[in-house]
Amino acid sequence: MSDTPLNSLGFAKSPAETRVVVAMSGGVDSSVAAALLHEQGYDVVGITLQLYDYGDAIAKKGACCAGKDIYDAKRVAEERGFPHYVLNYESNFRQSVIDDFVESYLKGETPIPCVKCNQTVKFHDLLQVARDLNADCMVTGHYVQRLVNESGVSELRRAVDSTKDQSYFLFATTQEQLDFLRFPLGGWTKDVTRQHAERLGLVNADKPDSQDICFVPNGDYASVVKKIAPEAERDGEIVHLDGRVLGTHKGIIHYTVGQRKGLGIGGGFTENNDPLYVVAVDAETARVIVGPKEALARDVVHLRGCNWLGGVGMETIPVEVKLRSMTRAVPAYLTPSVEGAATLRLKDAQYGISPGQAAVCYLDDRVIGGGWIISTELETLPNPVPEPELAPYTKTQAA
RNA sequence: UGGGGCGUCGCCAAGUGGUAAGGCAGCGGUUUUUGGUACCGCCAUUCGUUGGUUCGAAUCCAGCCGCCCCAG
Repeated sequence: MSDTPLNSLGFAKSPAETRVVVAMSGGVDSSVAAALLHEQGYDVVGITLQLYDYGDAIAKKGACCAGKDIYDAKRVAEERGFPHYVLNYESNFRQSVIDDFVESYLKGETPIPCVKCNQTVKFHDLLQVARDLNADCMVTGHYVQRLVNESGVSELRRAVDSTKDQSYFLFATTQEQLDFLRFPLGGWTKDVTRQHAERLGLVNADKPDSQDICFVPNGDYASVVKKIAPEAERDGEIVHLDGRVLGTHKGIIHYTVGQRKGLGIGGGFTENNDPLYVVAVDAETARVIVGPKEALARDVVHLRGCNWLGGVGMETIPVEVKLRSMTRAVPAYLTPSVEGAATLRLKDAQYGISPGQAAVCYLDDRVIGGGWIISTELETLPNPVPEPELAPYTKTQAA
């Protein structure tokens, strides 16, 4: 071990000798990360990626990387006095994120472009740029923690602020990428970040948090899909699980498993006029299958494209799993398989698990990886027949 | 065109003399770096229509219109 104490980013040298590439989206979070490290004396280089044509999205508020955001990032760097570059990654983004997004919807799935973007453009392409610039590490404004354990292995952990935790979106991060990454905001709550932004006088200190898909204007993702794949207009039947055709829809890309709104089906189709939910989307026949909420219950989830961090082997282990970004993790048994596949058996059935989404596994606060949901099943009966009333001691000891 | 039944918000539906429940759908909002979920709010001065009875009618009566069922 070196005599030189580690600096705040974990390097045994002074901040001034530590080059840090900060991925700046133009939002408050990454801006604070960059400005703060620069304030601490690090050799900060800010980089913002131009990811798509801003023609359509230019007026969009609160977006992740719109034209205004590039400008904001540049302003922050100029005012704080560190270098900043804008790189055109439109074609990478188009290939790695948008095309995949469209393809996924055409297959009847529900994609998560943010994960793909982290997985490919940000933590692959941009990270390589950082290495080429001889950076010691790359920093992002994600609310997630990276800790180095006793064995010297970097672990990905949930953010301290559970309401801002973004670890779900980073499950595909590889160990190698994680070794090179730093997330200075992971230990903070959002208001701490805002306070720093105020103190540092950042132009975007009051900017609203980003939401929605960055390359989709006005939340209308369907028109983006249709623009690229006109065949997505194909309409089809809305069919109840019991076989009745209840209506027609204007394209399967508008629906995701678990969805209730947007079916436009009125009352009179069910016993108590209970709402109907999308139970399945069949891309082949362009059918949307609907049923009551109970029909959404699933307790087995099949994954592929898994990425494991932290020594997940082939044996079944108990984990907690997030099947959606904003829901709490639920207990499950994880059984990894060959070729990046895995199966999750949930302790309690969950509702509205959609193919195309991610299942992210945790051991306490540590992200041990996850995979893409390809299918689900219900093994346990949703309403098990209650056991007959027996006297407490009638059960004999099994031999 | 003999008998019977029905017609209340886009849909389902309560209300049978006292001044229009509820659900579904829809819309708006909250939440949210995916989609969705959930939660909150809004959503019939009017009950097929015309006239009558009544202090008062969606509720009673009559005509008309429409739909359904049985018979033919």
